[in-house]
Amino acid sequence: MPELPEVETIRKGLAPRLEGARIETVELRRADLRYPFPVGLTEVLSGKTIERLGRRAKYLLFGLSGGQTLIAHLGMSGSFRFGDSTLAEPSRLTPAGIRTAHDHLLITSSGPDGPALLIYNDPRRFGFFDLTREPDTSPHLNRIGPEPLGNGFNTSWLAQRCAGRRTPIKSLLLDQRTVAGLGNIYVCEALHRAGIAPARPAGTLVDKTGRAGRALERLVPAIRAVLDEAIAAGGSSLKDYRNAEGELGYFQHRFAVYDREATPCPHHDCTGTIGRTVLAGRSTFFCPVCQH
DNA sequence: CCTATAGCCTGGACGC
DNA sequence: TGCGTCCAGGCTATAG
Repeated sequence: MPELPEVETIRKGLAPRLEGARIETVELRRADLRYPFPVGLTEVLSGKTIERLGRRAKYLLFGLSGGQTLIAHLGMSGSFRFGDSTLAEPSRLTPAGIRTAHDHLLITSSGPDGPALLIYNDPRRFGFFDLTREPDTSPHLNRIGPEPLGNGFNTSWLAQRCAGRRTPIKSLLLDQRTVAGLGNIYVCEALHRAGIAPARPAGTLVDKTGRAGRALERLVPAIRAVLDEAIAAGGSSLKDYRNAEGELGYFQHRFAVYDREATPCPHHDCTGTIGRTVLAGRSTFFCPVCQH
């Protein structure tokens, strides 16, 4: 689920109850996810206050008292939810209807809004956690490109990335060094909005001097718009993904191309039919008529 | 450096 | 009902 809008939605859902809260207990139910949990994680977290809950790209950043930051990446199937903190030993209980099979990390906290039980669930275990004192220069984040909704992301930066590259523009946008936080869904949607074919070689979007062409100038606002709208909608809910409060996002109802093969192109005045192809090993949805 | 591919995992959808 | 196959929102390592 989690591309930038979903991670931002999760951050917003967690922040009110976690910011200012003190971590009381930490329970690890296995030694690793994609990577081993950081050595000493339980000891480091216990007793710390979560001062700030931030986000960079698709990473959640738990800023802790004492200066360390817990980095969390949700992979493909990770999610956070709040459990029932009134249970004396929540980890041993399996209330009817609550799936616990893949609950890997449980954190109890006490804060201004009372106690909370935060649960990390991840069936595929592609997610991971790390501890750092310098998030920006940590191995996971130090090569990530500009935030798409910030000032550092603009047409000239994108043109610089495209110049001389034969790789499809779609692959370049999925590369987190180009821009932070985009995944398969929002890249497909943004390219459709900008009228750019996903397979188009990135270098053809700039002229011989490396200057952005018209299509590339449409791309930056298209990316910003689709992300803004998705965040406003609470992200996209595929499978049974829910945010921390158990609510469903609804941006999936507004997809123009993603997972809409064989349906009419929704662009006004376009008679195309959405097609599907595979690029960089990923399903790619596009309109063959209005994307060039 | 650039580009493409395999692999990490489980679960759900689908065909037989 | 069961079994096999394919596919899925991400990222990294590796090979050419």
